[in-house]
Amino acid sequence: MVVDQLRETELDRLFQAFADSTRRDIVRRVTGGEYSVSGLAALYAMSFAAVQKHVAVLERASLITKEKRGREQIVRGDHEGLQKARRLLDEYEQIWRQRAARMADILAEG
Amino acid sequence: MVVDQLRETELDRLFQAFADSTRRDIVRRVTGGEYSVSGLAALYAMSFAAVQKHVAVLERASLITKEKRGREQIVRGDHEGLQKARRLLDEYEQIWRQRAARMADILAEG
DNA sequence: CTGATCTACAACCATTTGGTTGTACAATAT
DNA sequence: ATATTGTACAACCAAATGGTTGTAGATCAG
Repeated sequence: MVVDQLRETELDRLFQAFADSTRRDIVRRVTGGEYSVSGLAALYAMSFAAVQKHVAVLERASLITKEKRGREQIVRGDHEGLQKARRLLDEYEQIWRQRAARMADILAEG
Repeated sequence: MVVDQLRETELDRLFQAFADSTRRDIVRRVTGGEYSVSGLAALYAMSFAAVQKHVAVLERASLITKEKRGREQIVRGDHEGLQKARRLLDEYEQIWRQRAARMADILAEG
């Protein structure tokens, strides 16, 4: 089948990125303001390197962007990734509602 | 911190479940109609056992339900899981919009 | 210049994931 | 009664994940 392979792996990365509570927290933080990588690292009970990896996962998933400023790397939320995820879930929701409507029709007729 | 540990692992499972294209396809299918596990397995180029595992992952994530009918196991979509995921992404979207609005204000003042 | 800070990246480890094959059992069909 | 079908589950394997420590290069402060 190979339906839209590019988009599929993109979605794999997107949802994989969300599948970790530390990463979800990072997204929440950087969506609300600016943080350096070490600024983020200070928030969690794990090594700097571990947080660095989480940030990398989020970056690959297009959920955040990094920008170098002096010796720091500033992390910001990337709105596009979020929109994409929401859009997909909207699709599912849509399909489900249609099915629910069909079921209601059948019950009404019977 | 340990914020709402139950909900966090729930979300871990939810997004983890979405992070695989086969599983996303299964969700689409069973949201649009009824399938047995073997009916689903026939659709993919992998073993029955592999599909069985995917279904188990989706079940643990509350994205589908199984119901025994004769010797078959009927798989259906579970609306609640989908709603939960959408709600979370809505939260992020909300935060982002607020931030975007603040930025616009600052630019207008400057 | 020197030392502290921020980042990047490699190597390593335990656990999980996504797949396989094989076995066993219940339900249906012949 | 027997064969087929649908499911469950265990054992196994390679690769990915989430963490660690250690090393090294930039940038900034004193």
